Order: sequence, then structure tokens, then C-alpha cells
Amino acid sequence: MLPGMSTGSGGLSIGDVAEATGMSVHALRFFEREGLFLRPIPRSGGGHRVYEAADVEWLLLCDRFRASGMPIATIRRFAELVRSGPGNEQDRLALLRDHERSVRARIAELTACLEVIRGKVVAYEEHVREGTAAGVWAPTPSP
Amino acid sequence: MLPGMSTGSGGLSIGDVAEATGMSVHALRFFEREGLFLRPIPRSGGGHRVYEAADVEWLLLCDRFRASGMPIATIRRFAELVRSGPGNEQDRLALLRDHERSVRARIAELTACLEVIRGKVVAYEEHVREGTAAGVWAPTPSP
DNA sequence: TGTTGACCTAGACCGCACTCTAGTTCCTAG
DNA sequence: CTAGGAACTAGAGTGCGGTCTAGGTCAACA
Repeated sequence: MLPGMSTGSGGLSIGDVAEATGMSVHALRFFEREGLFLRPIPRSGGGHRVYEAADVEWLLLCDRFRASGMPIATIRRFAELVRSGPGNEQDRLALLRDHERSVRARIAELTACLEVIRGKVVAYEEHVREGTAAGVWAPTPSP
Repeated sequence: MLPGMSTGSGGLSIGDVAEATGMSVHALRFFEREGLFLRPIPRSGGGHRVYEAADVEWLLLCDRFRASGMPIATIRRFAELVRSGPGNEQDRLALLRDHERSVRARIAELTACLEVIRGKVVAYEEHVREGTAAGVWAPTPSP
């Protein structure tokens, strides 16, 4: 029941999971080495990884974490908290709030940069439209 | 007139520029090797770089580019356009608009991630407040 | 039987953007 | 004259987040 394990029960091959998450099989093995899963991924008789739907859900969340700039080390800390069971929800919450703060900060920074960039775009638009040279760089700076 | 060249005319030492821009002297030499300046930075008799205020302004803009995720290679292309003088303002504009688009896209992505993260934060807040377990991970996933 | 094709491991390699080192030279002050 | 600090060069090293390779194993199909 292996290659394209897709048939049958709930077991998913690494290829299935790669397809479901958009991550590469390399990345999935890398994540496992890095201890980012919530449990040891079990193996089939032949040593192949057998995932469950819950692993995919977790990976999708990890993917959002990564996409929002959370480092692998932090994902690992979060995974460790979840793995070590109930009782540390305050810690998980603190970690998530920290990350939320950092994402907001990053958005704010990008928004500020955006204004600078827009300023340049506007200056160039003006320059192109009517030959004025305000805010546009000359061949050699000023001196 | 060199170390702490700050005294006298308009010439700035690499240390002055590092302080003015918040970049390291290493980074300034790196930028130069990478061809990111608008002109060859002239040297004093003893081979020390002598910058002008306009270089600092340019560096501050580059810093905003970097902070908004523009790769070095793109900054180099922009610098090349500016160096090669008037006539290519359309190209410079196109490059800037491209970057503007990518920054907006990044902000949108971060904003989307933020909602996912907020969802988790809210779930954990609820969980911590009243022991419900919706959206919160159990010691071992589901199965 | 033997050829796919998906999977396995360990570990080397990559791109990016710096950062740091080693060894030297230069300038000014004491 | 000498010591100090700041600058110089070329090139090696770093951290991150993967990606890729080499050399196999496993299971099914023709």
C-alpha cells in the first residue's frame, strides 16, 4: 500500500504530505530532524514515514509561522511546549503574543519604508512627466 | 585631518559615515565592493575613503531599500541606472514600482499570517480563561 | 526477473548578506 | 620617536534555511 499511499486508511506518505502542504520532501525531513513535529512520526515496515492528517494541519500552521518570519528555533520551542502536554498554555500564549508583536512591528516597518519608496516613485513620475528634477538623482551626486 | 575627519570641510571618514547611517564600516566597504555607490568614493593621500553628505543620503535610501527586503543585486541595478545618467528614468521608475508592489505584497502576506496567529492567540486566551480546548493542541495530535 | 519509482540516511553544499581576521599602513598626539 | 587609534586589503567564516547528492532499500508490476 505504499507508493502513492493515498489509497486506503488515513496514512499519508511523505510525498502526499509534500503535495498537501506545498513543502518539499527535503524540507519535511529537515523539519523532522529539527524536532518541529508534535510527535515522532511513525514508520511503515519498510522504514517509510507514515503521517496523519493532524501532522498536515500542524505543518500548515508552521508554514504560516515561517511565512511570517518566525525562526525555526522558535517553532521548535513552541512544538516542545505543545509536546510536553497541558499545563504550559500560558507559555505558549506568551510565545504567540511575542510573535504577534514582532509581525505587527515588521508590518509597521514595511509600511514606513513604503512611504519612502512611494515618495521616490512620485518624484520620478513627476520628473518623467515634466522634466523637473526634484528628488531624482543626478549622474554624480551634488558636489 | 583624518581620524575623526569630522573637523573641517565636507569630507567624511568611513567612521563618520558608519555613525551617521548606523551601518558598520565593514558593511560600507562591502557595499562599495558590491558596486552600490553612485560614484567611485575618492581616497585621501593615505588611501582612506572620503565621503560626502550626498553619499550618506544615498546610503540612507539604500538602507530603506534593504529594510524593505530589496536584495543587494537590485540595489546594484538601480545604482547602475542612476550612474549611467539621465535618459533612463522610465527604467528607474519601473524598478521602484516593482519593489513597491513586492513590499505591498509582503505586507498583505504578513497581514494574512497575522490573522492566523491572532486566531491562535484568541483560542489560547479562551482556553487559559476557561479550560475549553478549542483550537489548542493536545499532547499528541488527534488519533 | 528486473526495472521502475518512491522512499531512506548521512552529510555536503548553496545563496544571501554580512562579519570578522590577519597583517599592514597611516596620521596625530605626547 | 613611539604609541594609539583608525583606516586599509584580501579573503575566510558565520547563520539561516533549506536543497541536493550519493548510495542504497523497498514494493509492485510486466
